[in-house]
Amino acid sequence: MQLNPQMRLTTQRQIILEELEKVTSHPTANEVYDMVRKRLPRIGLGTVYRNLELMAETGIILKIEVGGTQKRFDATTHPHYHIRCISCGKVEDIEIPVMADIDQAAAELSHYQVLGHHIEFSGVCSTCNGIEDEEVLIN
Amino acid sequence: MQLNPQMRLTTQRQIILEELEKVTSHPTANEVYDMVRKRLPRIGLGTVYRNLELMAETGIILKIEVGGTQKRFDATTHPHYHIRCISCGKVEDIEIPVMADIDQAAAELSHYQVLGHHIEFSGVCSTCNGIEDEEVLIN
DNA sequence: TTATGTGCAAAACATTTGCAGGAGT
DNA sequence: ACTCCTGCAAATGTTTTGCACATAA
Repeated sequence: MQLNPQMRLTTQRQIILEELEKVTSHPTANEVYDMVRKRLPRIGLGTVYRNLELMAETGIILKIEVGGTQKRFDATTHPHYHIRCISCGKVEDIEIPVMADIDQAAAELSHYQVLGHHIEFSGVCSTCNGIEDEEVLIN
Repeated sequence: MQLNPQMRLTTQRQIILEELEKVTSHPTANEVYDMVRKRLPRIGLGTVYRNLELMAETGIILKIEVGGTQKRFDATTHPHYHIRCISCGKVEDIEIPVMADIDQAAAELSHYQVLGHHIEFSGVCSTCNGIEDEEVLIN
């Protein structure tokens, strides 16, 4: 965990990051809290929030602000897009190639200094979709 | 306001929609509440939330779930993308042509029934940026 | 040793909901 | 009349924060 010089490497931070790296889902702060609490039962929810926020600022992890009420976090920091199931709320990565060039187009069309973009697809996942998509075993 | 047969046309709904159509910003529920309250001082915040949600479901308005803590609403329903200032939080439309074809690509790359997508650019607006972008008058 | 971090609990926001009375159709 | 809708207030859910104590460097 590569941090600012004055940023300390605490047990809490190590474990939060380790747990986040274990999963490919995009857990909410509360889900991270539950994961971490199995190893550090006395950790506070505030600590989890503080550290997720801090790591996101430092760029160690990604903070994903997509549809739904809660923010989600991702240990995969290389640029990629997401797809969200409008039925169950699950968020997954999607392997569409990242369009680096549209940032420049956006800069030309706006008065902004453009820093980046994010694409979120929405749809219904195969689990929520039920039968159709795959050969689900019902009967 | 074209609604379900059993959905009533109330003063509250008319005024909420009128106020939303007046602005090109993308107000939060609370900002809509403030706008509407000037004309209907006794309206409840719950009513504003209920009706914005309802209109978004019906497709009369757009619910925008982008970065930041609050949801935003938009009376412009034709598909378009947004750009958000990471400094002041303002959200504006951006005139990048909508890429209809990437939904199909996403469908092929995932196990989802893809319904659509949204792109959010992030950057720094000219106001927050200060000097550089435009000839701002300082001195 | 000392600035930074933590646990805990309270506070601050954002949104939803129950209910009794009000209003469209 | 008969639903649906509203205002109000309380409840719920998410995130932030103050503070005394703990701990990494």
